[in-house]
Amino acid sequence: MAGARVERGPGRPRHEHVTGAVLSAVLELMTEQGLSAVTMDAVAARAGVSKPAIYRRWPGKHDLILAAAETRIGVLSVPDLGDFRAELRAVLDARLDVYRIPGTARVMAGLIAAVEEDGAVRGAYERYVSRTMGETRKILERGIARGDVRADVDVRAAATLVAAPLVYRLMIEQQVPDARFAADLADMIARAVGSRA
Amino acid sequence: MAGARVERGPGRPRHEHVTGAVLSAVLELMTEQGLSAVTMDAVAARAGVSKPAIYRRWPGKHDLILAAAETRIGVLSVPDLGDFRAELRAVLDARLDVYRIPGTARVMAGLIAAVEEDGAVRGAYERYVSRTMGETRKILERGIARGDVRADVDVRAAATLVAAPLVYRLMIEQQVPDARFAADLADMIARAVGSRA
DNA sequence: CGAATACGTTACCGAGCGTACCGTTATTCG
DNA sequence: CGAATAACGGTACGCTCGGTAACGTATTCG
Repeated sequence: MAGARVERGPGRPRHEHVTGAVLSAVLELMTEQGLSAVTMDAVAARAGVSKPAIYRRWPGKHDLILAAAETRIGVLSVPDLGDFRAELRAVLDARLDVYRIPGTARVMAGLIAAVEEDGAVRGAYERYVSRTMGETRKILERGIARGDVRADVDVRAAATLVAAPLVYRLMIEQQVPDARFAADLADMIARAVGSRA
Repeated sequence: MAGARVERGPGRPRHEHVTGAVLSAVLELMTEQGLSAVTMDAVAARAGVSKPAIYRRWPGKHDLILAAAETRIGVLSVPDLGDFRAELRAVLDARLDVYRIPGTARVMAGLIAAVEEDGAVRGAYERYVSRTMGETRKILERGIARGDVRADVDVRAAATLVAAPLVYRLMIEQQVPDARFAADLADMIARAVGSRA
């Protein structure tokens, strides 16, 4: 059964351009005109593609939105900087850059709504969240091993404490977080989980 | 212009029961069957009410969802307990009680989606958020005046740090927060903004 | 009583999701 | 080279849902 999908059988192969054009169209429509403008017909028209071509790639609208959101949040990787505080700033700044891209709030809102409405995309969504928080967990564990993070902190709780404020500011408070806020967070979180000053 | 709405003119008065029944129906449908089950026809049927009766009270579905969500988050009020740490726990525990009510994640997801889709409900939503975070700001300011919260913390940033993790755990991580998590948060946040131990 | 307004019922329109079918095109297998 | 397979664009359709219109009925104020 292995990676049998790679070797293709008979028949016309999929045009790779279609996939990219559709995902771009989704993000563009969301950013420019909001969630309600993201209709399947509008996406097809914007991408210069037929509607059936979309449905051959994704089973439904929710899956499409999830796929589009995934292109926004790449895998973040922070190298060992020898200092928890510095790595914390790196994580927060990297996230800040993503959240400051116009339309990100709408993309995430669409994602949440899609997941809440459609249990079928839950699995993929959970992997997405794990990947998002993975690097934060890593720097916390590295800090504990190094000794500049308190050994008694719950890593999962702390990871949520790190990830939550920027997202909350963006989605719930409906404001784009700025560098000052990220810096304040770094100060407070460092005191919250740091072992010493 | 005053409160002219109170004194009613001619005509049949609105049946008060309808408003409550509709809001309850919205919350029930969301909790039991998810966001997609909340159709105007389903709400009307569940409430034992006609669809036009709903539209006489709210201009559209988004406003209705906002109104339903508002019934969930009441005005939280924490008395002066003489200690920031104790007041922080009180706030977190109160929010925890609300978030543990089944269906709250769906209610909030619907709320976010509604706001993101419909700019008209933004104003009401912002008042809703302010009310939600107001008490947290108060206890922070009280703590600063009292001296057990650092004078150099940005109150708004700190309020976000307090409010965000529970919501993030519920909506983004898709898990109901528990008492242990709230306790861990209280520990970490107290270290983050407290002036001394 | 008459004006005004809420009520339920029914019907309807437009938009949107998802599918079916078509003829065409590209690729693999024999 | 020919047959089978499958993607492509285009079109049309069925269905559900949000929102409105048009009734007749009930209730309250003046």
